[in-house]
Amino acid sequence: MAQSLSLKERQRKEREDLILQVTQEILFEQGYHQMSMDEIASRVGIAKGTLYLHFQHKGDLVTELFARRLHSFQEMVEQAMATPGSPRERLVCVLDSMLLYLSDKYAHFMYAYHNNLELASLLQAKLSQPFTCIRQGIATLLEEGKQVGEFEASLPTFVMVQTFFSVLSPLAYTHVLRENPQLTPEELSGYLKRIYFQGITAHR
Amino acid sequence: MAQSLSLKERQRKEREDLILQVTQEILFEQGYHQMSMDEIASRVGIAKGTLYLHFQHKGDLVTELFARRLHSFQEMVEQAMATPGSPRERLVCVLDSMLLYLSDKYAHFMYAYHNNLELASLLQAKLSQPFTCIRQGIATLLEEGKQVGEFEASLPTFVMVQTFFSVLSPLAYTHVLRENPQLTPEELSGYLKRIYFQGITAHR
Amino acid sequence: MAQSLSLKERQRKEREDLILQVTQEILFEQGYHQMSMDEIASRVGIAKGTLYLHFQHKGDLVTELFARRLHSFQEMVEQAMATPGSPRERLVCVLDSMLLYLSDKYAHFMYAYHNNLELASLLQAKLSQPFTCIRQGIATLLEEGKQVGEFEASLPTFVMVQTFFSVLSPLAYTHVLRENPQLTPEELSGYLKRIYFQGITAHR
Amino acid sequence: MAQSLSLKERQRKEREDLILQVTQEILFEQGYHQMSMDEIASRVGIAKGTLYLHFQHKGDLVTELFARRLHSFQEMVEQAMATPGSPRERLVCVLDSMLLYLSDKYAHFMYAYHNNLELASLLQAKLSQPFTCIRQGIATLLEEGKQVGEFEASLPTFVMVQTFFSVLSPLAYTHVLRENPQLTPEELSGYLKRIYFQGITAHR
DNA sequence: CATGAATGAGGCTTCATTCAT
DNA sequence: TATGAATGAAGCCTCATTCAT
Repeated sequence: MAQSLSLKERQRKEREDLILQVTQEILFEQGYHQMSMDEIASRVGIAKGTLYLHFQHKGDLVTELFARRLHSFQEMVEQAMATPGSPRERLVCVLDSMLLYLSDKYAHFMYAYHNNLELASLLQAKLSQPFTCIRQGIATLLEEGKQVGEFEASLPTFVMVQTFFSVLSPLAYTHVLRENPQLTPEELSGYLKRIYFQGITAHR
Repeated sequence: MAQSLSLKERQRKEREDLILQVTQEILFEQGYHQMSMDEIASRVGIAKGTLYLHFQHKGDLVTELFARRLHSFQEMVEQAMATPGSPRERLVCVLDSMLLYLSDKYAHFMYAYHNNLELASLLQAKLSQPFTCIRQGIATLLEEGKQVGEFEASLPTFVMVQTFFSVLSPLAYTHVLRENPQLTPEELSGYLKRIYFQGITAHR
Repeated sequence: MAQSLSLKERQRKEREDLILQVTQEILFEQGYHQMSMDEIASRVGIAKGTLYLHFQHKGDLVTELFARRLHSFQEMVEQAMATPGSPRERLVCVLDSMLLYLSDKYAHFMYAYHNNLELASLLQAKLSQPFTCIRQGIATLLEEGKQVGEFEASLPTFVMVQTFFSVLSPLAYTHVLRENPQLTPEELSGYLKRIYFQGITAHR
Repeated sequence: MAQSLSLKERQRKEREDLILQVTQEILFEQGYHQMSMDEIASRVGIAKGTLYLHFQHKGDLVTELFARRLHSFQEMVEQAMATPGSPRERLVCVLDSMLLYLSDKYAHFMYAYHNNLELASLLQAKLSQPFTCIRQGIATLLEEGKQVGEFEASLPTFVMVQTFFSVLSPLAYTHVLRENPQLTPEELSGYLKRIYFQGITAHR
C-alpha cells in the first residue's frame, strides 16, 4: 500500500519532470508566447486538461521550470564555492562547475532565460533570491582575492562580477561551441578562464 | 513632375522612419508579442491599414527596423576600424564606438534584440550578413594584433571575438549602468576595456 | 442478510441526503453554474466518482433536490389545508406554514429556485406536478371562500392564487427581512396577511 | 460628410441595439451562463470579434442591456409619479405605467432580471441607483397617502413598497397572462390594483 | 463499490490582417 | 492612397464526465 502510494508519487513526479522537460524544449525553440499549452500537452502525450492538474497556469509552468533549474544550479555553485584553496582557485572551481552545467542539456534553459525579456517579469520574483546569492558569493571571492593581492583592487567588484557572468554567458558559450564543433567544452573553458583571470589579475 | 514624385517619396520615407521609430520604442517598452499594430498606428497617428501599405506583416516591421539599425551600426564600426593606428588602438576605437552607440537612444533597440528569443527566427536571415561582416572585421584586427605580438597568439581568434562581444554585451552593459547609477558610461567602458585587453594581451 | 442490505440501504440514503444538503448549500451560496461537482464531493467528503453513483448528471442532483424539498413543502401545505375552520382560517394556516417554511433553513432552497433562470428548464418537468397540486388546493380554498361570501367573487381565482404566491414570494420575503433586521418574521407575516386578506375580502 | 458621419453613427447605434435585443432574447431563453458570445454573434449575423468592438466583455453586454432598459423604465415611472392628483391616483398611474411596460417586449428583460441570482453581482452597481430612486418615489407617495388618511398608517412603508412590487412582479404578471390567454393585460391590471389598493387602504 | 486522475469539448477574449469605401 | 470596421483563427483555462484500478 505504501509501496503503491510511493509508486503513484513517483509516476506523478516523473510526469511533471517530463512536462518541464518538454516545456524547456519548446521554450528554447519558440519562446514563451509562441509556446502553446496544446503543443506541450501533445508532445508530452497527455490531454490539455492534465497539464492543469500539475501547473495551474502557463506562467507557473515556466516559473517552476526555472525555479527548479536555478535551484540545482545554485547548489552546484555553492558546493564549488566551498572548495578549499585561494580565492582564485575557488573561483576557477565555480567557473568549471558553471561551464560544465552549461555544456549539458540545461544550456537550453539558460539560453532561453538570458534571451527573453518577456520572461523577466514572470520570473523575477522566484529567481531573484538564488541569483542574488550566487552573485554575492562571487563578489565575496573576488574581494578576498583583492585583499590578498590576487585581483586588481582598482576594479569595482560589481564590474568584475558582471564580467564574470558575461564571459561565460550561456548565449556566448553555446554559440561558440555550436559554431566550432571541433572545440571541446574543456578547451573553450580553458580559454575563457585565461582571458578572464588574466584580465582581472592585479598589476605587478 | 519628377520633383513631385521625389516629394512624395521623401514623405513616404519620413513616415516609414517614424513608424520604425515608434516600433522601436514600443518594442523596448513591451516586447514583440505585446506590441500591437493598433498601438503603433495610434502612436504614429495613422490608420492601421496604412501601416500595411508600408510593411506587409508585423514581423516585417521589426525585421526592417533591425536591418536599418544594424546597417548604421555596421557603418559606424567599419569607420572606426579604418582609423589609423595599431590593431589594439583600432580595436579600442571600435569598442568606444560600440559603447557610445549603446549609451545613446539606440541602446533600446539593442536591448530588445538581445532579450527576445521570439525575434531570433524573424531576424536571423536579415541580420546574419552585417553581423558576420562586423565579426570578420574584429577578427582581422585581432589577427593583425597577434602577428605584431600585441595579442596572445595561442587564443583562437573566434574565442577572442566572442569574448569581445560578451564583455560589452548590451545586456550586461545597460544592466550594470542601471544598477550602479553613480557609474558613468565612460568609467564602465574604461573598466571593461582594461579587463578585456589585459585578458587577451600576449604574455611577455 | 436482509438486515445487512437494509443497513446498506440506509447508509446509501443517508449519504444521498448529505449530498443533497451540501448541494443545497452551495447552490444558495454560488448559484448553479458556479457550483462544481468537485466542491460538492469535497464538502461531502467523498470522491467525485462516487457522486455519479448516486446522480448521473449535475442537473439530476439539483432536480432531485428540488423534487424532495417540494414534496415536503407540499405535504406541509396539504396538512395545513386540512385544518378545520373557515376557508379564510385555513388559508391563514397555509400561509403561516409557508412563511414558517421560508424562515427556516429551507428558505435557502426556495431562494435559489426563485433566482436562477438556468434552473428553470432543468426543473420544470419535475416540479410542475407538486406546484400544480398546491395551487389547486389554494384555488379550492379560495373558491370555497367566495361561496361563503368571505372573498370577493368578482376576482378570478387564478389571479387570487397568483397574488397569494406573489405577496409571499420568498424573494420578497427574505429580501425584506434582510434589509430590515429589526423586523421579526412574525411581524412581517402579520403585515403581509393583513394586506392580502383585506385585498381579497368581499365588499360589504 | 457630416451626413455620412451621422449615417455611420446611426448604423452603429442600430447594430448595438440589435445586439442588445438578441442578448435580451438569449438571456431570457437560456440564462446568463448558457448564453454564449458565439451564439449572440451568430444570431446577430456578425463575427464574434465584432461584438467586442461594441462591448468589451460578456458582462458589459448584459450590464449595458439592463442599464438601458432600467433607464427608460425609470423615466416612465417618474413621469407617472409627476401626474397631478391624490397619492392614490398617482400610484395608480405609476402602476399602470409599469404594467404597460411589462406587457410589451421588455417583459422578457424584467423576467430575466428577477430570476437570475448570477446577474445580481454583475448588475448591482449599475442598477442600484435607478431602483433606489423608484422605490424612494413609491415610498414618498405611500407616506403622503398615509398622512391624508388614504392608506393604512400602521403598515410599515417598506412593507407596502415591497408588496407593491411583489403584486406586479413581472414573473407573476407574465406568467398569469401566458397561462390565461383570454385575459387582457388591462383586466389583469384592474384586478391587481383592486387587490393591492384595497389591501393597503386605511380602516374606516 | 469507491476512487480520483485523465479527458476534451466548449467558452471568453485578443489581435494580425483584409477590404469596401 | 488612406481608412478603420470587420473578421476569425488561435490561445488559455474550466469542469462535467468517464474509467481503469
